[in-house]
Amino acid sequence: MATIKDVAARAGVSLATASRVLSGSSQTSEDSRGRVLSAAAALGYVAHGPARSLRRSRTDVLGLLVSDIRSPFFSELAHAAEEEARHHGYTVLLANANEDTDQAEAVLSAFASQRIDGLLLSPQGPVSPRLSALVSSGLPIVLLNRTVEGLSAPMYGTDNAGGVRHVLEWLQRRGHRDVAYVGGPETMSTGAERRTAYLDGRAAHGITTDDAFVDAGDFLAEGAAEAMLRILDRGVRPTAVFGANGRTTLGAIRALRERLGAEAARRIEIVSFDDLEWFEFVSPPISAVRNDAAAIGTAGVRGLLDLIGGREASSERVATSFVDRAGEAPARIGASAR
Amino acid sequence: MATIKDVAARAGVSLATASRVLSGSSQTSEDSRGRVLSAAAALGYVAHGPARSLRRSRTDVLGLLVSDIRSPFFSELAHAAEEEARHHGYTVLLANANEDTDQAEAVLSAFASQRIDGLLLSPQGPVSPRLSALVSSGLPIVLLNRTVEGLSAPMYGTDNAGGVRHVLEWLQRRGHRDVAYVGGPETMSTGAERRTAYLDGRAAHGITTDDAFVDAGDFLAEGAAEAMLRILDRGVRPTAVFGANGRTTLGAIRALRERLGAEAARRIEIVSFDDLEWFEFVSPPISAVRNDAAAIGTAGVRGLLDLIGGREASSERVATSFVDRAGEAPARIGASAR
DNA sequence: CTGTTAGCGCATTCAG
DNA sequence: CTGAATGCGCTAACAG
Repeated sequence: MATIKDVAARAGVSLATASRVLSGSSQTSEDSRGRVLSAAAALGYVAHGPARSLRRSRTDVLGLLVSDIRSPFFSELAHAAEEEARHHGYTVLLANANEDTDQAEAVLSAFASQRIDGLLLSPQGPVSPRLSALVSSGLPIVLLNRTVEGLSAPMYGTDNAGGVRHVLEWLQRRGHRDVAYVGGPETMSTGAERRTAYLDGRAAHGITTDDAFVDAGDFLAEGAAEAMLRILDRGVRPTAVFGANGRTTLGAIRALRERLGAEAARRIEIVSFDDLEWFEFVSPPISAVRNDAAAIGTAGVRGLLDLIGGREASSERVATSFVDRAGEAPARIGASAR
Repeated sequence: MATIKDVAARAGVSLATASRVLSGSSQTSEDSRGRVLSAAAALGYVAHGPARSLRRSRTDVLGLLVSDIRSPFFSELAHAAEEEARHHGYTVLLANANEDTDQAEAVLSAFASQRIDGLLLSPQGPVSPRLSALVSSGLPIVLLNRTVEGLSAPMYGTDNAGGVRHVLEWLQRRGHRDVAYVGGPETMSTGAERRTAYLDGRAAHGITTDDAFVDAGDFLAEGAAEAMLRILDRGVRPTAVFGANGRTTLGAIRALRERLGAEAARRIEIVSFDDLEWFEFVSPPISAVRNDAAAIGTAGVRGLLDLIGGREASSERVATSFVDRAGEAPARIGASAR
């Protein structure tokens, strides 16, 4: 591959001039500028990132560590983050912790070695040694959708309380009293916040405060199904079920169908935190809180760039919307904007 | 941050010895080895990736460019690829082309600048200038699930013909004659292969060869819905619909419901290439070809590492399986392995 | 087995 | 505005 030296030689200028033109750092004459540019184009010159990073002691790379790239929430978020970063001249190194602490450590090592300029993190659990090393090395960090004890970094995430409020109001409008709540782990801030908002708001919305209707899984389908079964095993019969995230709702539905049969399950209304594309097809259709993953990703990158630039950055809660599908007719095709 | 020089000084050895210990390149005495390692640990030393890359002229980074990270197929694939790469000491730089040629070009530039050691590519369209530059620079490349004219690289992808065969056999078993086929773009090898396999196999499986039953979209929901409507507008009434990928099936269902009503739509059986998690919840449940994205990702990385290591690598078609949900009872929870 | 030395490609001094 | 020289952190010769 051509180096900047080759470009300089072909343009008949010094290495320094070529560098100045190509990185636009300082003024150059129109003449040499043109010569360098055309030489670079002719040679197909592409700057050597590692060399440049070594010299400038910055990489223009952001690390994005998500807890599970296969979740639609994070893939949407990653997509938006990457786009925002690209607009600011940054590359995103996307990595997956796969809900596994060891893997998260390995990824953080790789990030450290790559000398990323900043980190977007969806934390797994407590602060690990590697993470605290990164923090104390002064690496700018923002958190995504989850907080973590002992790490004070701006957090960009869903407005959980607002989302739950949507659900509570909807449940009240629909006249539900016996509502089952299938939550997520208390150890995750997301799980804790949604649960608290729900428990605190129940009474005011005419919903039973009987805790037999409340249980929690692990935010995955299997664990949620088990939680749903535990609720049913207590002998209570909800008229509506609220799943605290997308996979939880999936598991809850499976459990209802298995235990009560498809027929009886169909008479229970489902409402979910996180909107999934297939909710419209289930009968009855599932209403849901729409979680704006893209906005979170974009805001997270902006905040991180602020930090990198030495500016202030403060946490943001991104508003949710609510998709009410109760008694809805199928959407018209082609009626959307495009 | 501590450099290797600091480590060497603290361990009381030369820079070279420290390097040898830390990169394990050559034999060192037990004594100096211990001293270097504990010095490194004490200082929290992390090798400077860019400097190392500059010197070794390799980065241990693989680029993975997918056409849409938000599709479950690719996020699953990416996950598996990353894991496999990590086991071999490589980091994966995951990027998203978002089905957009310009963005793909931008990503390829970033990859070129980073000096990735190899590229896993899910091509968008024809070979772009940037891509051909990378190819001619000798960058090892493998293709994922799609081929592209004028680029001879090993391809790791779905066995489309085998998958379609599963569907044809199922359709025959179910006694369907009037089957609608909603395909994808002919310009994508995936679309072309599935279509050809279907058209060629129809007659032998007792399915109508009336081309009024066949149309194609863009592998996205909206385009597929329009294709489905075109089929219905020709006045034919299928008893089954075959969607050529996940989003296509989604769009086709929407169209059926809109045009025929939920009631009549329910009497049409749906079968899909790509299995989505919600197919079990639709009534009637949707049977589908399961596309092993993880196996493709793993095989792709292995092939790429072979190429990088100077070994041969040859294309592989990963077998599909078929999930028959016709007349299925809901799955039992907790009955799975875990 | 170990130390000295050179140089990967680039941006940035410092003189001119 | 330009060129010559320096060094970022590291590994790979080469000598000892």
